[in-house]
Amino acid sequence: MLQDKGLSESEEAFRAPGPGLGEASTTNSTNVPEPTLAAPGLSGAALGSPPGQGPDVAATAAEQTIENIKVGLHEKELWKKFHEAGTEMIITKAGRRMFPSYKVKVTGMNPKTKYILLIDIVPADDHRYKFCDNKWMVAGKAEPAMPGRLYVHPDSPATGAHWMRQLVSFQKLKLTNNHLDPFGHIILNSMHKYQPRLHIVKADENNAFGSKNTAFCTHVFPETSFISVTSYQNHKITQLKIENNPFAKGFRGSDDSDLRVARLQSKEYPVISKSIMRQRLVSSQLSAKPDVSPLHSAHQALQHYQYENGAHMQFAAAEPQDLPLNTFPAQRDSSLFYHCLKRRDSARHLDLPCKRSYLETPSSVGDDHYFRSPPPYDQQMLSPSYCSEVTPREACMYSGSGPEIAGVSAVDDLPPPPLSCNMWTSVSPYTSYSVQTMETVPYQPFPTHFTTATMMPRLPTISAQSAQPPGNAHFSVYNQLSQSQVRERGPSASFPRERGLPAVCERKPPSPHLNAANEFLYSQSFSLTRESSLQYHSGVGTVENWTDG
DNA sequence: TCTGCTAGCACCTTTGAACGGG
DNA sequence: ACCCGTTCAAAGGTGCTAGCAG
Repeated sequence: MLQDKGLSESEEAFRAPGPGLGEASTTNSTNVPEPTLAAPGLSGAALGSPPGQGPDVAATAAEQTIENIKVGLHEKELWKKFHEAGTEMIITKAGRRMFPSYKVKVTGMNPKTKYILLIDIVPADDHRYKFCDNKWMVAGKAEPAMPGRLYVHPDSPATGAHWMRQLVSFQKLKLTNNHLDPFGHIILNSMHKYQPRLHIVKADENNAFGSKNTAFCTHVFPETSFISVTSYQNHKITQLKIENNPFAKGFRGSDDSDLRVARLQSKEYPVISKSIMRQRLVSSQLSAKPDVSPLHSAHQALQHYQYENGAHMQFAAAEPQDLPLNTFPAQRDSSLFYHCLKRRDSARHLDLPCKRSYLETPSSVGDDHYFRSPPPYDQQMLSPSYCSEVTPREACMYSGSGPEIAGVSAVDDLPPPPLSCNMWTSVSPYTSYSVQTMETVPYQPFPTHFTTATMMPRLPTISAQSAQPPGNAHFSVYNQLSQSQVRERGPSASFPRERGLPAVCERKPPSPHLNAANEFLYSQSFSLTRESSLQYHSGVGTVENWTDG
């Protein structure tokens, strides 16, 4: 399971943590009772609770671990550098890795309990951006969110000891702008701002996914937010990428002599390239002009909230004031946004009140139910080293597809959404919409053979009522394929419904844990969809409906 | 004309198989 | 036969650039 090379490297980095290596946050839900997971639309039965298993029994085990889990972002300083410049991530049709890559150090897990770690990337706001006058500015309203996809760490499920033993790297996560991406990459819109989120899901045998006691927590590092682009806009970002990404080493230095000189000077590389010089020339000309243009870059003011009784909430709240994207990070603490939930009785969250819109005034900060307590940077893990991924396993993707794709397929006779196995709804935390009560969604576990594409209701683009009947929704899991694998298998692998079940989906039957995870994620597709709206703009209401058993 | 996107490119790192020595 | 270290080629990641499309 572990790759020796990467393992040794990562272990080296963490066996003797340096002074900058700290826990992410001290203000998470530790020492507080876990709130019940808001999973509107899902009854306990729908969640697959084993009959006869009382929630309190398993809840005890869950509380031993989930609430104590702490996550530290690796290379936080590097992330901070990018964030202060306004992080951009290239997205391509074929998929592009993130850099800096998302790596975390996890502590506080139960060593024997199994967990699934996964990432999703949600819109940070509802704006489209443009890079103008050397700054990111709002250019209009966001395009409809892409089909939501999850990147499940290839080691999942694994024991807490495994996760805590080393860095958990999501280095192989790829971003694409291809709406019909067959590789399982996370689909994003260009020129939009996104926020990655880490979810830790308990996968213990005795507390299977789908049960009412399924526990999970969500970690959001605001410095990992970024704007997706098809080509870099900000030369500072280009420079940072070239400086820090080993794969971009070829762009360090203007020529061989520079490189040689730099090496002779014991520098690993010269930091200024020809392109950088060229860009700097342009930007200097731009910056020479007084910056009088109004900056309408609405940014996501992620704020840390904690439920007054100890239960926590984390969500984003928009602050619509004009701030340039590349300045807001420095104004905010790099807090770990911690969100730890445990589903016990999701049915009671069906009528969660939506108190406050995400886009409303930041006065929500002052809500009596919450307080801000962002931890300082130095409490969080910092590590300048660049570590390779420690696990060789291929990634699993939980993907989602919007109904518009189905519509296209039906109308235009185009192939159905390729490999949209395991659809789950796009998470659009920014959108302000009222929480519509979705009827209880019967869970349909996917069979051991993989199912074909699934049309999940896509919110908030469509309303819950307009969503397809939940009975049509079922999940499947497929493992992320290399492009060569897909190429080898030909287009048939990409379009399962019309041309048969894709080989990719048959490639690796899901383990019971993944089945369980699938159940869980299916439920999460609803809970996240709506919960996201709750968390991100009306989290207050969610908490009020939580109970502690 | 402008902006965003794509394909191809050169350059580089990573990876894993092959090989040889102890 | 096994282990370990080295070598090397293939695969893959990177930003750059020209050209295309709307």
